[in-house]
Amino acid sequence: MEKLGLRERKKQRTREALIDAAQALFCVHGFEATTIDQIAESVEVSSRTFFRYFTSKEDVALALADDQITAVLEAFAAQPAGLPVLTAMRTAAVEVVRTYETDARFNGLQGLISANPALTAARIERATARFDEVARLIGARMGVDPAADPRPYLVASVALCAVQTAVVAWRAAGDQAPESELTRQAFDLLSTGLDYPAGPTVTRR
Amino acid sequence: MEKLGLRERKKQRTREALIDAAQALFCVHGFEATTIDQIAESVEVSSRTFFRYFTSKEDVALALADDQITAVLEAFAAQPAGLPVLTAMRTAAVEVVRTYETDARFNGLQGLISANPALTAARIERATARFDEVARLIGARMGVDPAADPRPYLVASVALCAVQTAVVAWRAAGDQAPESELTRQAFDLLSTGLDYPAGPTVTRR
DNA sequence: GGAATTCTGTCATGCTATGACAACTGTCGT
DNA sequence: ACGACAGTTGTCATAGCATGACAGAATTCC
Repeated sequence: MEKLGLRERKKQRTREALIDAAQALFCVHGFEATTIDQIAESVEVSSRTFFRYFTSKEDVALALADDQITAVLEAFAAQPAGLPVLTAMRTAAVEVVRTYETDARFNGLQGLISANPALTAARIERATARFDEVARLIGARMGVDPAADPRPYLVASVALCAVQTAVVAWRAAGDQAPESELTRQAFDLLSTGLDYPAGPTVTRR
Repeated sequence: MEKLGLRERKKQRTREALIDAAQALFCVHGFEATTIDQIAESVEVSSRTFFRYFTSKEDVALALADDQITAVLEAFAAQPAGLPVLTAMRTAAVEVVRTYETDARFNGLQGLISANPALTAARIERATARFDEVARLIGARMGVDPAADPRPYLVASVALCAVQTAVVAWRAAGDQAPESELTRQAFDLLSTGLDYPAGPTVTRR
């Protein structure tokens, strides 16, 4: 099983404690106004130790968001082969969002990121860092080489970047539908095409 | 005409000099390795003055990129009404890229941004900050209200993805195809749909 | 030319982030 | 148990980014 030593367990606990403390402080005082010292102090470690667990202040805020991206990619890889890529990606994304959307901590995080340009940028950066990985998965489904054909990359960026933006925009528009539903709608729009109004009649097979 | 006073002209020159010096230093030493002090010193102003012209180190690096975004939006607004939005956006983007792509300074900048995740994220963030503006233009073309309908935002973010993908593909491919051509291709892929392979047959009118 | 406005440099300060080194704590073999 | 070893932490030092305050210099306007 999981025969983690005392040392390893302690590290896990410190890490979790730092994340929790950071999120709590961020929610109360905001991201910018919260200092590393405050986070470290509230867990009773030195601020130097903080940087041994997280490379930056953004890092601790986005720790959970990273897990979510990983979950989506795993779900995507697990989709049956032969499915259209956007359909597979949509199913994966909706699946993951649905498991997270009742989590209070996740929702707080979501608001935090949306409210903070620095965090938004950092999340984009992290998603972008995974594009190669995503493009590989997508390329495999499409049967093309991502290094030679830009389409997998395009699909990846559209899926990761646009949907995120679309959901945020939807939120702002005041729609109260659950996020998983918004995600599904955004993907559907991508699949059916975007060239309004009166794009040329297109038939795909 | 432009009866700019001495003061105003001096400011313009200082600003330009800072941008030029920054770009030169960035290209030689890289973005991270270049300090504000070095930039300020090479223009012979105090580092404090630097921050009176630019809010951050990213800011000076992306000053030209901002102009480019503005140019695309102007070109988009100038497109004949009734054109499909993606077609209009594609034409605007291709137009602007074509005018810039022979500019050495622009190419250096492009490489700089592509090579730096932090800069890439910052540029996306700046583009995102303009989404309200873009959505208004797109919404007008689509005949919908961006405040109520998320589709203009979705189109805006997807268009950004296309440009981004074109840049990446262009950098990755060396100099095989001109960037304006890759931009055109990326937009065409969006128009014809992305759901590979074998998406459901869709007919739009 | 002189008053008012605007810009600049200097000084001071706070926060993020990293390197170096010593002290401490858990791990493992005996 | 004991002690050598590896991994973790705290302290100290340092560099860079970014901002506020204020005095002095430059420009503008009359």
